[in-house]
Amino acid sequence: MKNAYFYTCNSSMAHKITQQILLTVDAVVFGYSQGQGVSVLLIKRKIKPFKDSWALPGGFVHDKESLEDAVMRELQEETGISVQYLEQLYTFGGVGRDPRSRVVSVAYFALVKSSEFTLLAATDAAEAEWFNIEELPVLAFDHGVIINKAIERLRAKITYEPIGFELLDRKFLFSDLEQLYVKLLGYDIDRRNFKRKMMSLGLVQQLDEVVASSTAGRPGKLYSFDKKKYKELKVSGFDLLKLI
Amino acid sequence: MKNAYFYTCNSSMAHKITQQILLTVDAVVFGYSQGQGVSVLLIKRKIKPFKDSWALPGGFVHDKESLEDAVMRELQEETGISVQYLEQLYTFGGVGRDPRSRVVSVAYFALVKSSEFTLLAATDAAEAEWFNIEELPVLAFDHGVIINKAIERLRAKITYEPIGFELLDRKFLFSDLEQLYVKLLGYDIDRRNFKRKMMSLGLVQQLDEVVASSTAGRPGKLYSFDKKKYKELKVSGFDLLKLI
DNA sequence: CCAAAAGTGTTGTGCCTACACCCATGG
DNA sequence: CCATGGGTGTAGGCACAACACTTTTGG
Repeated sequence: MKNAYFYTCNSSMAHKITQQILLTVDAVVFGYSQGQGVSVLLIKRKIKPFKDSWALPGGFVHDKESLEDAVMRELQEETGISVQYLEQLYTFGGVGRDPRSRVVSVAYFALVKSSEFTLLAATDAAEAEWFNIEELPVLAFDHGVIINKAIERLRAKITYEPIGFELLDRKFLFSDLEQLYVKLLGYDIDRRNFKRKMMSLGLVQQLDEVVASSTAGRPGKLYSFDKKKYKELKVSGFDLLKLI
Repeated sequence: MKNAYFYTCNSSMAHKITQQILLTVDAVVFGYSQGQGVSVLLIKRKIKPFKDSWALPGGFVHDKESLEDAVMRELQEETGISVQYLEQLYTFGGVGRDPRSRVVSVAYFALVKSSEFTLLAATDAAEAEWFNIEELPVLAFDHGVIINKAIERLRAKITYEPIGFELLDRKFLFSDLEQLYVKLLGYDIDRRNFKRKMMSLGLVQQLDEVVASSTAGRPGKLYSFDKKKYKELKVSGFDLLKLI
């Protein structure tokens, strides 16, 4: 039982705090590649309960570390990955989440660049693997619920904030960006309208390079995301209007 | 020190969990009245630290109670209020939040009807008080930060979800709704455009009643929020377009 | 009859949607 | 020369913004 670190009172009589709740963090890391589509990074559990099930990377928060630090540490330890984008998603505190004890988990939402994606996919680490969001395995604990919430957030967010760029390489083809949106939204979008709207935001700049045409067809120009411009626009408050 | 409820391992060697983190919930409760504008419910702390400072209602989560239950229990105990609307806001987990120990707090965002607002304001309970969001006192812990985040959420949410109704009486004048928006947004809006847009959503119905004109001027018709219609629309997915 | 608040319509502009053909390369 | 994917412009509809006068009541 936990020590009484201090006393509290709602009534007039003070009483000890003897809370038996453990705190963890979990990360839903999204990655993207042309071939595998939008994917989530999962690890295979090596201990009970749910031994050998797939689960979100995460773990217990240390006493003197912030929640963000805990997420990044666990991601590093369990998957070796470093994320581009990290934000808090939701805190899951249901009583029966963990069969062993009361565990409350602060879930985070993370995005990694395509290069990180392929990097991990190349190694044959059996411990961490990418799963397409349409073909998820059965998950440990309530991690399925957490992922669903994260996917919902991703789908919503991509229509009003330019986070698509966090999932692509630094340089990308416009068709890549379009494909990412199509896969996330689940319906086709008009190529010309999409490009016009995206360019009108002023966040995407066309480079002078042309991709070496690997496949058939006309080689595409390369584009990059103008992060500096994005920060300028964010402070002056920018309307994304209706992005899709 | 907390018992080791179970073992964990990231590395191959299992080790005990000896986490010393306490978990609390805090509630940012918004209320509204014509006279006092948009306000937050605060309580005066009776114990150290921050004795006699104003703080958010909240407290420690019990071992076998969900986070939502904890919030509602604490609100009932500390303020006697019952909320119309409750959603999770954010989890604050900075290391130095509480001078005594590591305390992580899950903050909630709540709205109460105008009637509850006036009810509490009428009693002379010195423990809980409404404060206009423009005139907040110095707050205990990081509660100022929490309130700022909640205000941000409220301002954003009111433009894309019909939560304004949760703050008004069951029957209200259109001018009340308009005033609420004006006070929250901080700028004037066109009365005619506002009414047209709001009515076009089909969520507000005009009643056959007219308010007894207490002040000078033409008496207004009463309106009410059609909650049934709202639920219908929510499932079929409704565009709010640009509400303001 | 005057002050105060409620109620109501129209017009212009600009964004969004829908839509189809040519271009550059590899094989 | 053909298959494949990249690149581009325009016309119509509709939602949004801008705008001011009339009506009803109390004093």
